[in-house]
Amino acid sequence: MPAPDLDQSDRTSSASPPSWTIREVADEFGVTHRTVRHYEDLGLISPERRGTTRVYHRRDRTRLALILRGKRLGFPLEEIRTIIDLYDRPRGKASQLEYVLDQIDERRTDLEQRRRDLEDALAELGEFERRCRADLARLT
Amino acid sequence: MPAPDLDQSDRTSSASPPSWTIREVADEFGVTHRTVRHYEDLGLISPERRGTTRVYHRRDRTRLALILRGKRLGFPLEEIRTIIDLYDRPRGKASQLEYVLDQIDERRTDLEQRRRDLEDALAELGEFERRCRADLARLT
DNA sequence: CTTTACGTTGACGTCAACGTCAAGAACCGG
DNA sequence: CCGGTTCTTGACGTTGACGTCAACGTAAAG
Repeated sequence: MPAPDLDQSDRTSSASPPSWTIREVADEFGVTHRTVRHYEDLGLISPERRGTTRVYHRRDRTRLALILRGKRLGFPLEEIRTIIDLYDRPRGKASQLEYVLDQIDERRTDLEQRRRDLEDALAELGEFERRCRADLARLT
Repeated sequence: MPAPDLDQSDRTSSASPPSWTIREVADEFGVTHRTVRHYEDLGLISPERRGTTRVYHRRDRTRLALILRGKRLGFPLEEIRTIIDLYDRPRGKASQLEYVLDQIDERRTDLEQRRRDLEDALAELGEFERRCRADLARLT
C-alpha cells in the first residue's frame, strides 16, 4: 500500500494547496532564483513566508507568467507591475472601476500599436523572403 | 519669379537628393541627437560626413525608422543591427541567399511568438474589461 | 553530528541604452 | 569681424535588470 501522497513531484494530487520553492519556480519558468527575488524586490510578487523561507503558490506562478510575457513583449518591469496590480486591485466602487477602465484603454492602445508594428515587420519579412527566393531561382 | 528651391524646409522638391542634419532627423523621429549618435556608435547607421559634420540621407532615415520600430517591439539594439544588416547585406551567391533565408525563418519564428503573446494579452484585457463593465453595471 | 544541499540577506558588479557636461570647431547674420 | 547657434568629440553619470559573491541559517541524510 503506497503512502498517501508524500511525493513532492506530484503536488496537484495533494489535499493541501500545492506550493513550490524558489528554485522550483525559477527552474520551471526558465529564470534564476536571483531573477525571482529581483521581481519580489520590485513588488511584482510577494510569496508567503514560512519562517524566513519563501513559499510560492499558484497565484505567484500566475503573476510570474504575466511578468515574463510582459518582458517578452518588451515592457519595463515597473510598467508590468502597474499592469498586474491593475488586475489584482480591489475595484468595489464605481470611481475605481472607471479608473481601471481608463487604464485598460491605455493598455489596449499601446498593445495595438505594437501589433501594427509586428504586422508590418512580418509583412516586410515576407516580402523580403519572396525577393530572396526569386533571386535564388534566377541563379539555378 | 521665385528662387529655385532655396527653402530648406521643403527638401523633397530639390533637384539634388534631400539631406538632413542630425538635429533634424532627431526631432523628426522624436529622439535626441545623443540617441542618434549612439546608434551610429553601435554601427546601426553611418551617415555621410561633409567635412566633420554628419549628413543624413533617405537611407539613414529608413534605417532609423527600422531601429525605432525594433525598439518598440522590444528588441535589443545589437539584435536590431543584425536584422537591418540582413536587409542590406549583399546576397549575390546562392550560399549567401540560403543563409539569409535561414535568418528570415528565425526572425519569423520570434515575431510569431511575440504575436501570440500579444494576442493573448489583448484577449485577457478584453475579458477583463468585460468583467469590469459587468461589475459597473451591477452598481447602477 | 557533521556533511551537503538549499535557503536567506546584503553589497557590489555589469551591461545596455542612453543622458549630461565640457570644450572646442564651424557656420551665419549683423 | 564677432557673437550666437549648431555641430563635433570625448568622458563620465544614470537607470533598469539582473549576476556574482560572501557570509550565514537550516533541515534532511549518512
